[in-house]
Amino acid sequence: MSTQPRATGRGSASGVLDLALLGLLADAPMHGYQLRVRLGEILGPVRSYSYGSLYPALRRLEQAGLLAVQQPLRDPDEVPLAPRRSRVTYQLTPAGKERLADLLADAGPQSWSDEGFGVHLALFPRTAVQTRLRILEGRRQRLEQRREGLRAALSRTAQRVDDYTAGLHQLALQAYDREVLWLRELIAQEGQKGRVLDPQHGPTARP
Amino acid sequence: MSTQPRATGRGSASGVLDLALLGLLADAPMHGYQLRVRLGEILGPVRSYSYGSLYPALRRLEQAGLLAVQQPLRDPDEVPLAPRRSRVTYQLTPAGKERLADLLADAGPQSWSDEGFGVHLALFPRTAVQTRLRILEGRRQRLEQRREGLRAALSRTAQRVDDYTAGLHQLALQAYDREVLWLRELIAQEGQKGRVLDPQHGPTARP
DNA sequence: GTTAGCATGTAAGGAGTTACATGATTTT
DNA sequence: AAAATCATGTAACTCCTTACATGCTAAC
Repeated sequence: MSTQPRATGRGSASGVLDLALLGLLADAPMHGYQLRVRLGEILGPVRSYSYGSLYPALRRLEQAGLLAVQQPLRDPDEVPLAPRRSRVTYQLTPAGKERLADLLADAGPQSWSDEGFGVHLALFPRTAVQTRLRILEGRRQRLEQRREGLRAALSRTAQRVDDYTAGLHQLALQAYDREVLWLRELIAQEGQKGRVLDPQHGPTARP
Repeated sequence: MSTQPRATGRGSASGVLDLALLGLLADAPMHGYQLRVRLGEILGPVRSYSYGSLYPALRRLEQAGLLAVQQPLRDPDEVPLAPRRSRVTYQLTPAGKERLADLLADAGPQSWSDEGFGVHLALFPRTAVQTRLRILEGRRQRLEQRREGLRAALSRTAQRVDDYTAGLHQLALQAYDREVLWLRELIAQEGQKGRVLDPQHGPTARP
């Protein structure tokens, strides 16, 4: 059924977390603790990741050759007889940059999901305008779909539910409406940029 | 640190799904497929559960003695030589009703979480007014906490983020505001009921 | 009589948390 | 020098999804 070729990368980086980590490290080398803070900033304080997810992910990315560790020897005189563990700084390798570019170019379902969208949005400065548009469009469609589903459910169950739950669903409905409006604005904005950068602008034919 | 005695029930029903199932079956006996539909209605079309979660959960609840199966022999003449599997209807046992009552009386962190709150709200008609108030209060506090966290993050990162992500966070902030307002209304409403039903209004001892 | 939709189930695995364990640095 | 905070890491576990496999029932 799915037209997607099952894109969850086998050998290496796949999930939302991986994209976020690679994206943040493209700005500047960082260590795990710092990454978690920045992660919290772009995801909002709602959704963060525990260290139990973060550190294994970093190790996985390192072993996949996408990250390199910089063991800090802050004082050049200080010979590290005991192998110091603290403050392991990670940076992108060339392979990591390639992988990041691939992930940034992806505008599949993952990029429309609640989590994936937030991360992709935070990385829009590094994303091609055409890809931005596809992601925003995908997100808009997904939200409108949910909104219609919820509307339908609300009218279907109007007599059955209508007590407390109905209020919550109304709130959700309004939230969808507002996000859709915001998306339309963003899409219009990006569309402008797209046309400026690419005056022929059609991905397909136009007379 | 936590004052909660690690309440995730060892022997039997614990999670949000279990509460939802027991609550729905308190209305009427149902089979799995039906339960999934009703589940989708109360959770909104956003979050549903796959059959891979649903059926194992039902089996678990049954083996814990909280549910009993009603094997349907629709035609009384038809002796079921081959054990018919289709349309297994579940109903609450007395133990199940007890467990449901316990879960409904719980106003802990789980009942304030995004998922748990929706389910508890749908079961408010079966919930004591005092418990309703505690759940609504807990939810309100959690949301206000998130809102403040987000506000703080927004002003802290104003210069760093302020591109695309800031817009998304602004939307989230507004959504929090609206839900908090709605909660305040509900709390006022329930407070009325509470005072009518219990004029002395103390949650602690009263002759 | 065959397709479509209703209905039930299992095995494997992904994604993340909690709880634990430890070390380093800064502040008081 | 004690306390707080920064920082890293692992093992066990929870919860849920995906993909698969199967059977029943109604409609065409």
